[in-house]
Amino acid sequence: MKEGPDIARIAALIGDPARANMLVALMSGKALTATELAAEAGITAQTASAHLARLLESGFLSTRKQGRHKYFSLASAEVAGVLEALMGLAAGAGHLRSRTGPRDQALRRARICYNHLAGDMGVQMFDSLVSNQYLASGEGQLRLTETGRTFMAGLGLDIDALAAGRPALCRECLDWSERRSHLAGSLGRALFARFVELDWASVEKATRIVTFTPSGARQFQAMFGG
Amino acid sequence: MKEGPDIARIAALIGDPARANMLVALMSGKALTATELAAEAGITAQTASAHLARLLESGFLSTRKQGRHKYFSLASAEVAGVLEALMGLAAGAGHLRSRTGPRDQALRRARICYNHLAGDMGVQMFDSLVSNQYLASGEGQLRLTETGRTFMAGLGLDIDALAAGRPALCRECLDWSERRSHLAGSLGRALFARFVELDWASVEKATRIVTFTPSGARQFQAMFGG
DNA sequence: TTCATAGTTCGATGGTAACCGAAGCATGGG
DNA sequence: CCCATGCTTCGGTTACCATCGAACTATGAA
Repeated sequence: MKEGPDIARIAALIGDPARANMLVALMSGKALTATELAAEAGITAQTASAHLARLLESGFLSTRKQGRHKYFSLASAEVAGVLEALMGLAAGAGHLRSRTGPRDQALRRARICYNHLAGDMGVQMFDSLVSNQYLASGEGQLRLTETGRTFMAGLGLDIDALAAGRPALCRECLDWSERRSHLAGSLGRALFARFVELDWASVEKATRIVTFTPSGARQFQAMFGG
Repeated sequence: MKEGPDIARIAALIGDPARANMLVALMSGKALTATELAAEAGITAQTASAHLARLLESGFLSTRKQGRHKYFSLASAEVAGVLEALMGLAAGAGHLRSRTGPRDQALRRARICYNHLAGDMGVQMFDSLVSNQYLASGEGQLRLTETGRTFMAGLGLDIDALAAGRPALCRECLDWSERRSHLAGSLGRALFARFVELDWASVEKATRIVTFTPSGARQFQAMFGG
């Protein structure tokens, strides 16, 4: 018999180990890219792509495209609720899977994302810029305000030169460890480049981890802290 | 990749159309036999047996053996909750499956089960016998009390002759439409035979439906009603 | 432009599990 | 005892679907 209640379709979707791994990984609330999810599930990118397409079509996931990345996250609290309920059942009659815990503390704190600052400190900087009204987000678009322009000039950045380039000046970028936005775009890149230039921070090659010097961290906190 | 979170095992179990049909059928709270569940899922008895074994082993179902029947029901409210949650999701993005509705009103009201009375009226009679203390259930065993013996004698039944037979005198039998007990055993058979003898009721051949005559229904209500 | 990376599409392959026929137990009724 | 019925076990077949290699598109960086 082929036909069955819709519940079967839904459950079968969760029932595949690869897809289940992806969904569990997304339970943290973070948005993950297709490649990350593929790694999480231990499958190749092609296979992951097929799975993700099915999960999307069935309304389990929502996406947000960002540059060449495609961020996936759970579509609704209801989906998360079902997964939670299933985990409850699984816990009842079997060993619970931990799968929590930070993978790498340093990575979460500060890292390079393409070419701009991400992680804890990236988010902090972004929030600070917004709350000081240096950045304004209107109609989904991020914009540098007049006072923001002055602030950036004070840091030694030539905004006019930056704005001339093709890529957007300001862009929000979703942070996988914080699941919140940080600043991308040519401005984000220029800002981080300036930090390196000022010797506030340096990036460990091949690890994406950003290390701040003591004095650099101090000045960063003074500028973007609390 | 073979390994996956336990959630995958659980979900895959629900994800098979045949099993999902069985589980949905059990969502009504009724206990169903293996054969009934096979029919519900549209598969043969052998296949159903395999499915039910897996559901049992995983703690989804509980069973109750009764004569040559094996009644299955959902093991816990938690299982029902998960199914409910899944149905909620399915309803969100698809057409809801009705699958409710009484199959046959007359069958639910009164029918023959082996050779005794079942359905609404069977349950009603059983409850009445118990609340009048004609029947007493001690340590899972059903017993006819002294006053019960007198009552049955008044109806023209020879209890001693019945008790001599091999099958138990009194037995509870689970009712599929009501999911509650009614009276089986040789006493149950004799009682129903007496009803027929008194011309209170007759059984429609090949349908198992029991039809009460107007006066029969009246006297039945007087004896076991309220 | 050229190169690298993220993601997708296509086609072929393989392993798993649902399924049924046949036969084997167990129970109930005569 | 025998027969009928409910359920289970076993073996073989089939169909689906997850998986990957290879090739393609799109975006970003130099």
